[in-house]
Amino acid sequence: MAQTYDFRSVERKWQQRWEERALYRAPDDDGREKYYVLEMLPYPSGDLHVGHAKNYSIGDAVARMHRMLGFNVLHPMGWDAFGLPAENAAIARGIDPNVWTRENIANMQRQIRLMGTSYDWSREITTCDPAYYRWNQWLFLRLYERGLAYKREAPVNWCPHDRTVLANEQVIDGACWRCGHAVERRNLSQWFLKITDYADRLLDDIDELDGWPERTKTMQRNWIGRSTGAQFAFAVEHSDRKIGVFTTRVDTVYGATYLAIAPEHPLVTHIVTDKQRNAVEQFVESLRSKSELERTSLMEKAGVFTGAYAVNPLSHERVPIWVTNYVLAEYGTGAVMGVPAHDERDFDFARKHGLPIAQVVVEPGSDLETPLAAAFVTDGRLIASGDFTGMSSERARSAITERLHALGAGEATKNFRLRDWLVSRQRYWGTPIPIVYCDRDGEVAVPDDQLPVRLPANVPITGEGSPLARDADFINTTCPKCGGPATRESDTMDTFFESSWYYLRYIDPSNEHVPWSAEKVAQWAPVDQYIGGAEHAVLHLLYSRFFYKFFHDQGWVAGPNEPFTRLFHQGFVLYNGEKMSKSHGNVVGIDETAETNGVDAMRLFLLYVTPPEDTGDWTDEGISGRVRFINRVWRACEPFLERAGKTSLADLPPVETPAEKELLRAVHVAAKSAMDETGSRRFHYNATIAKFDEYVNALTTLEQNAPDSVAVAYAVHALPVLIAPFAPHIADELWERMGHARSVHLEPYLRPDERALALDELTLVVQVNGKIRARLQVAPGISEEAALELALAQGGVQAQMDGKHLRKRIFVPDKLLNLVAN
RNA sequence: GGGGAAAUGGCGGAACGGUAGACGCAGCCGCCUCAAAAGCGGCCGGGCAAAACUCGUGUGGGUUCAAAUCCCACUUUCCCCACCA
Repeated sequence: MAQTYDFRSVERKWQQRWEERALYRAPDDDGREKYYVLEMLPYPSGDLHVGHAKNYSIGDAVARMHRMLGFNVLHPMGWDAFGLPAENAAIARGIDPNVWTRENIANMQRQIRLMGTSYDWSREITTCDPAYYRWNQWLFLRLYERGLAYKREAPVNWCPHDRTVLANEQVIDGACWRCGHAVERRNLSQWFLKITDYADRLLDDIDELDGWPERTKTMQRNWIGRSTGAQFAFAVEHSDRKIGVFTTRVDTVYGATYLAIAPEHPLVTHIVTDKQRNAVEQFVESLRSKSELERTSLMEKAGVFTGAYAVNPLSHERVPIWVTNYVLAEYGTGAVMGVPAHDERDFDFARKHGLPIAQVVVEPGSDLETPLAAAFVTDGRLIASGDFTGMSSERARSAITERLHALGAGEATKNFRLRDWLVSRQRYWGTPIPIVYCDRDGEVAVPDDQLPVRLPANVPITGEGSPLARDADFINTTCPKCGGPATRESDTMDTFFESSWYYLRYIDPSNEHVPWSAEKVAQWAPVDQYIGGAEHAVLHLLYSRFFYKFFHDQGWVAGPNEPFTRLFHQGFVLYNGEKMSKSHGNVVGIDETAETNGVDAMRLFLLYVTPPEDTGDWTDEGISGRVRFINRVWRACEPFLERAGKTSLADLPPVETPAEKELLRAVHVAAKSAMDETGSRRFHYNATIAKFDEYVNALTTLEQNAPDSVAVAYAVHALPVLIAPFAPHIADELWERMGHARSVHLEPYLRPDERALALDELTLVVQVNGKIRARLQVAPGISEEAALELALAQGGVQAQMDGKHLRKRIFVPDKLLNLVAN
């Protein structure tokens, strides 16, 4: 009587054993080729559910495959431990954020171990450890020294609910990415990182990211948003002031009939006439409190005439200056020339306010002015444009730009949608920004030997104002330069700062002298395969690329200047078609699943239910299919273990019957699938696992008909090797019971053997005019002539060929014969 | 408004120019059992009692000896950006 498989005790046993033996340590100096596979580090929110488990199941399968293929695999794990939820727990329940975070980490670490994942825990990092955030501060100071970290007052995104500012990337549809509240605009003095200095390189280098999903690259391109054009100035009439404008359509400059400036434009108060002052001030005031969302997508175009006029530097025409709600202060120069004939927005605005519409570009070939029902926005031929009349738009753009340059009025330039990264946060649970303010010396960097600036404990967190600003012991300090009294910066860093470089710290996690040693990084970086959610396309993934390019410029990393060679976005997991959420009480947790189904079955199901990049639906019926599979594997192997262990996997066993050959073929088809899905980086292990189903079905069948066959023993022996990356516990248990002393995870993966994949007999499809009329069972390598002879003997083929003349034959060896006849 | 991805049985999906629907889930029939569960065997796109035949991969065209697969247009869904001049 076969024993039933007790997944609970087996899974527990192997998790302990692997850890005792440090089976997944990645040694630094090693002759093998390196492979760095990384899953995005989790925020320790409390409990893991099967959605997290999907991410780790993919990464772990990839890591285990590569280990068995002979690579030295670096597969680390850590904790993105600073952030607002810890602080909100403190506000709501009076728990110390540090205690809350540490408890969550302990629990989630237990759960990740419970999954039997192959992480090298000796490299674990926790970003809220002073030993980690010290290097955050150190890196901030290096950015500061090079002018890439700076403080300035600017209109910023303010979330009234989370009571902090947000980076542009963290505002989604005008709302806070974390809590969903509408974001307000405030003028505040804040720390920024000058990511815009890297805008060109961040954009251009996307072309070389062959291993990244197209949509992610497109999102980054859109987000960076480079536009090339010209910047030039209109002189303000009766004044020595000038208003700069940026345009991508300088060919339409003769069609400018007004100037539109942003309400925050610094010249507004200077140029407005006394008569218009009241109206303009009211208009500006009405917009000041509006959120970005209200000011842009939701509002109609509006504006007020300033009373002032500007002079077009080329046509010398006099045009009115309007303050409008549709020009952004933060982009370009904060002012645009209004060309209603050739810009949809300007057309709208001109219609509404009765401004003239002057067409200066016409359809090429027609050369006739057409009455405009809408803006004519495509390129064409210039009319009424002085010396430039008759030129194509394209030629005019360079000619006009040259003229503006010659006149000293302007030049070719480019603008980016990307803004500098706002990294200050008015919150407690983050890395303190290592700057002090001194009455005598101003802004002073904390010297390296005084790092880390420690985050004080026991700070009251009420949700009102910046907690650190109220902590006198923390705030009051002495100036590192003059020794006089000084105050510390009370803001902390955006948590995306620490996650922009953590992948390098895993390489050298306990270095106390530098964030990482250049030699070790040269050995391991960049990350070969990165796995994580698509929601970070313009957040973490953009910031990390910026940091890595900076590190590269400093000579701290060598080789490619991109941190992640290949990127894979896993899909979500739904439960019965619905999004899992705590409030709906429909979260499928890892603990319950491990207890009721086992983690091997859970991992197999997560990989099997859909291709990994797609959204998968967790159902109780679905997981039971994989539980059945695990049990089938056990029952198919258990009675044959002793014999199986004595067979050799180094070569194919001698077999005779078609059923035996079929089983060997099923073994090697599965091996080939696992190899192909790994090598192609498609990771469609759903297809591989389906091949395991066929493998075990074929094995079970042969066991019933010919239990003594050497093919049975061979197939049983090979099974744990092949499923090890996907169901690691049962694999090692079977392997051990076969008499092997060493873990199956140290074995080489079984390479598919062409001889086993070859068929003795195959189906050759016979088509007449592209329609299937017969299927022939033939030996491989059958000649075209022999196939034709057999085909013409088929009744179905004869019926179709009757009375027709064979005009052409298409023969695909071992696949099909198509007879074209009429 | 601009851009990206996708559409295959009751469901998830397989097939990456050459046998559509592998594999699994659900369902139906049978075996085993006193019975149930588990397990095992069979059926499972539509039309037909069945075979033959025929229709069939969102819709319409095209390329090809041959299209789920390549191209064009449309429809729908999802995602991203969105007054960026």
